[in-house]
Order: sequence, then structure tokens, then C-alpha cells
Amino acid sequence: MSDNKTFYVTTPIYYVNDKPHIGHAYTTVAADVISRYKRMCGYDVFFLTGTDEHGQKMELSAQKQGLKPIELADKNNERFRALWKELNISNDDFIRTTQSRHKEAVWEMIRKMQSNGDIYLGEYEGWYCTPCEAYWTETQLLEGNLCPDCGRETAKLKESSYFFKMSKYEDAILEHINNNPDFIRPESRRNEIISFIKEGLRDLSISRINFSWGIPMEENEKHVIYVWVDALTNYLSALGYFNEESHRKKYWPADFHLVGKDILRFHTVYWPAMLFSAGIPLPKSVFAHGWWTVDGQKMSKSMGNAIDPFWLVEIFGRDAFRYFLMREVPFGLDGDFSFKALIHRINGDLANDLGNLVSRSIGMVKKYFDGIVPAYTDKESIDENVHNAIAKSANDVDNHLSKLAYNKALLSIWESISVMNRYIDEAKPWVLAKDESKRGRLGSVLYTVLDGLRAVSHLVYPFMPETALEIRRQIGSDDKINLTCQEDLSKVCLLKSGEKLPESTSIFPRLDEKEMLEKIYGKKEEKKEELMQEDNLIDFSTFEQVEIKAGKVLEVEQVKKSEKLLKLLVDVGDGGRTIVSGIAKSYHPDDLKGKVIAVVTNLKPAKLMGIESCGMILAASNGERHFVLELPESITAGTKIK
RNA sequence: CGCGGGGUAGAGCAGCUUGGUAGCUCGUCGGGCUCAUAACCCGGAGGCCGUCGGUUCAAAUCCGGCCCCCGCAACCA
Repeated sequence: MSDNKTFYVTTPIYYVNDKPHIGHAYTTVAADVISRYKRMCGYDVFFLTGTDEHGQKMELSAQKQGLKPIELADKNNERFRALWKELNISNDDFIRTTQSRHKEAVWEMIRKMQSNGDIYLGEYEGWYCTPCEAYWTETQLLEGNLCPDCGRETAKLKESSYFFKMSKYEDAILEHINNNPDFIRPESRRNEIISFIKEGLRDLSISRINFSWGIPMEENEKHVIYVWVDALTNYLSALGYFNEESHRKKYWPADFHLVGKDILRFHTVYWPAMLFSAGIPLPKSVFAHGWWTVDGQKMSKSMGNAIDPFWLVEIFGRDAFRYFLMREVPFGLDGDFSFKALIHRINGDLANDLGNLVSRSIGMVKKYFDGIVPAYTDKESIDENVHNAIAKSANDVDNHLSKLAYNKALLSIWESISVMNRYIDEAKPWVLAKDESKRGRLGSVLYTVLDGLRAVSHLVYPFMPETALEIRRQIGSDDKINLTCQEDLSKVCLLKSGEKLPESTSIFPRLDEKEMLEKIYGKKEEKKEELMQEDNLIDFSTFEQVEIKAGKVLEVEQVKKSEKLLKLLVDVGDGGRTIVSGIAKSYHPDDLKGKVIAVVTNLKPAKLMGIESCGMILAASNGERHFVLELPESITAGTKIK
């Protein structure tokens, strides 16, 4: 019976040069939850995650560290595997783009696209940074056509490249999106993608000749297959999709590709185009989740506020962390991470509601029945409250999870927990206990609660597997969590009576907020230092190349039709030059007039909104607000800063 | 007039499709209970539903103008 119900969910393959952060953990935990849930309901589940290991960045990082790229990949790969282990991730496979099974699949993919006449050799035009050996698109460049990576000059170059006729599939993709409302979710993202496609698709450059760490084109080894064909194909290669004997073919098309909103376009435009070309069915749904900010600010390396998931697990425990990620924010929206919010969730939901419910229930069984699970003999209608609540939660969880509404699923489970807490208050077992004649009823009330907890343990299992099993252990239930179908989740009165309960401790002890925060912020400082040390240092000669001078602002005006740009006339000892700067959101033109500020003067001029900008204004920035470096007005324009 | 989403109690959100009692979580205040992790249970306070105007017996909900915020895109780190 379970043979025909398959479920395939994927995370993106993470770039192995990155350090795992909350965002990686988020997607992967989400995939794990839905996987565990589907498995529990009897589905034949395939849950895939993995790492993207090719590309120029890897090649360069390896070089810097004196390693071969594959050695670096092996090494960094471990960080992800270790985190998944730490977070109890139940992936069925782990694909690496450096594996031969993947290479074969990519080649086959290309062959299919080729046989459809969709691959051609052309010329790729871009801005090339010689020291970095990297191409950049016009939009990636810094002001003055400078390399966004090293800040040095780039040159417009052409090189030979293979292209994929993506433009050919514009209509087909639009039609597919229109006919399949669930193909892109959430809805707002779907609209964004539609309007992106409507602006017209261009053919896609799919190969590079300026680096070699990747899968070569079969017919032309000088060309390395460039990121997207390589990366996206992983979803097929892990299935052995092109291998006739593979028993995993049955999982395609995938039920869900979970992705961050940054790579949604590649999954909903490039990938479908490739699949159309290769004649392969499209995945059923691509879901873009939101970003986490930290204390309201963007996560970034330079701010050193990235949260290390290993550390969170160490301090708060894996299930609490998993719970927080799934509960705090609707899956499609952005959320904010803060230690305070995490502690509140743990104390409010896990300790007070769930933990305390387990604790008070078991406490009474021990106190009144010597730790023996009582029998359900004296039923009363009030017991139905618990039974109905569980049936409703089970039903709601299924509905919500089918839409990846994790937070709502948890909310509906907590509805049952709340009903049970209320049930105890109403049934008043401590009063029953004083009357020997009510002993049967007392046992029945406690049985109802313990059995309710048994049912709840199933419901929370996908989110908090460890906790679910611990609850079952403590209430004397068997440790089998695998049911055969969704309907089993609503069944009640399954707990065996007469079992002797084992020793138990608090599942989620309350945390002392103050104490916890102090501990955390102490440690955070240490972490920051570690991060700083790992940052790349530049030598003096590199620094010396940058010329910074004091400049007096003569005139300022808002650039027409632009929300971020100000046009300034600044005297840096040369009488005045035009500089365009993206600080309009933080400054009114009048704020800056007459001020003396710090200016990088030897940048190559760049055109922004049609205005030539000669130089760059230095400003501190926290992502949204800019603070221009101001100097005392007594400093003469043109004074060197160093 | 680029495209899209949104402005509802101190915070975070639901309700709007199918007009008629504004609901949830946290916080706050008061009470209850004593099995439990200062927990749990009950109750209260707190919102002219961004703004102006229209339709209607009746508008958070429908229509129009304006203001503000957030995504995408475009010139931005």
C-alpha cells in the first residue's frame, strides 16, 4: 500500500565554501519536518540535501589554502554533514556535485537539451577581472566598473561560451505557472516571477573557459559547465534519473523544492526551461521561504552577527531550536531571530505548556497510582474534549503541512495541549484523589491525559523527534512512532494500562532569561573575535593603492527618478568633481552641503543613471542607514587621509 | 504613472473573497486552584481597523483619491 505513495522533497545544495548558518538550518529543518511527517503517514519518502562544490570561488579558496579543490570540498562538506547530524536531519541521501553519478547526469541532461537543438556555441560578453579571473555582469560591478570582489579594475571581454535557448521556453513556462497555481509559492513570489518572465527571457550562458573546477562539456573540455545546469541537475542525479535500473526514478517529479527567495528565479525559470528542453516533467511545487534577520538586522559576515547553529544547539538543544525555527514565523515570510524571542518561545510554549503538562500528568500517576498507568474505566463526557481536540489537531496539522504552514500546524497542536491543561483543571484529579470511591474516575482522568500525550507525541514528532520519543518513554508507551496512515494520528485510547512508568525528568526546564542572556552575550564576544581572525587580511601595498582625501561638498541634489542616489559636487583640491552616491535615503541634499567629508578619489569614473561619478564617498552603513564620514570643517579640501 | 504585498490593542498577526458581534499569541492588571516547571485555569483593561471621500439601512470588509512601509526590477551593498 505504501508502495504507490511517494514523496520527494529537496533542499538547495549549499555552496560548500560557505559556513553553515541559520538560513541553511532553516530550509533543512523544514524539509526534515515534512519528510518525517510524510513517512509517519506511510509515504515512501525521499529527502535530498547536499552540497554544491564546483566553481571558481572554490578553486580560488583552495588555492589560497594550498589545497586541491576536492580536498577543500571534502573538508568543508563535513561542516554541513555535522550540522545535519546535530539537528537530527533524516535525509535519505546527500548529493555532492563532485560525485561521478552527478557528472553523468549533467552530461545526460546536456545531451537531451542538445538533441532538442537548444544548445549552441556563442560569445559571452562580460566584465573580466584579471587578478580574480572572474567575469561579472554589468549590474554586479561596483562604481567605476570595479570588481565587486577585489575592487580592482575590470575589462569588457568576450569569450566563447555555450548557450541554452532559454528564450524559447518563455511561453511554455508562463503557461505552466498559470495552469498550476501551486507551482510557485507563496503567491506574492509567484507574481514576482510572472512579471520577471513577462519582461522577456534571454538565452543563458552555460559554460565558462576561465576556470576549470567543474564538469567539462563532453565535446569540448576547455569549457566548464557553469553553475545552473550543474547545480539544478542534482535533483535528478541523486535519483539516478537517467539510469534505467534506478528504483528511485519513481520519486520524480519532486513534490517540493524548498529554496530561499534569492534562488527562486533559478528554480522557477531556468530549471523549468531546462526540464522542458530535456522533456522531463516539472516539479510540483517550488516554495520560497523568507530570510532571517538577527535582532532586526540583516545577517552579514562584516557585521559579525551571523548566528552559529552549532552553538544554538549546544545551548538550547536541537529540538528547541527546531521548534523555534518552525513556530516563530510563517514559512514564506521573513522572520527575526533574537535570543530573547527564542527564550520566550522555549519558556512559554515548551516549558509552561507542553513540559509542564507532561510533568504534572506523570507526577499525579506517580503520586496516586504508584507510577502504574491506570485503566480507563469510568468515562465521562468531558473526556470527549480531549479526544475531539486531538482529532481536530491531527486533521489541521495535515492540512497545514500540506501547504508547508509549519507555524499553523504547531499552533493547532498546541490547541490540544491547551485543551488538556484545561481538562485537568476541570476534572480536578487532586479532588478526586481525596475520595476513595472516585478512584476509578481518578484513574480514568489520568489515563485520558497520558493517552492524549501519546497522541500529541505523534503530532510533535516531525518537529521535535527527540522530545516525542522522550515523552513516549516517560508515559510508558512503546517507542514506535511509525504509523501506517494519517488517520492513525487521531486515534485515542491506545495507551496500554498497567505499565510501570520509568524514572523521568523535566522535558523542557524553564530558562532564567536574565542569566541566559548574560551567558550568551559573554560568549558572543568570543565568537566575534574568532570571526575577525578568519577574515581575510590585505597587505599594505593593496591598501596603499586607495587614495582617500578630504572633500568639501559644494552642491548636492537628488538624482531625478532615483530613490537612492544623490549627486554631489565635491572639491577635493581640484576645484570640484561630480560624485554620485547611494545615500539619498539617509540624507537630504541640504544636510551635506558645506560639510567636509572623506572621499576615495582614484576610483575609475562610473555612470549611474546616466551621470558620471568620479569617486566614492565613505560612509558607515548598517544596511539601511548611512552615516557619512565627516571631518572638521577646518580641514582643507584635498588633504590626504591615511 | 514599472510590477507586487501590506498599514487592525504595547509587540507580532488573523478577519476582508461571501458587508451586520473586531479575534488570536505574547505582554499587562486582577482573581482562582494547588497535581505541576513562580506552573496551570478564569476574568479585565487596552483598537474611532493608515487617511480623506463615496456606495449602503449597515463598511476593517466594496469603490475612488492621498500618505506611509516592505519585496521584485532598475541605478544601490
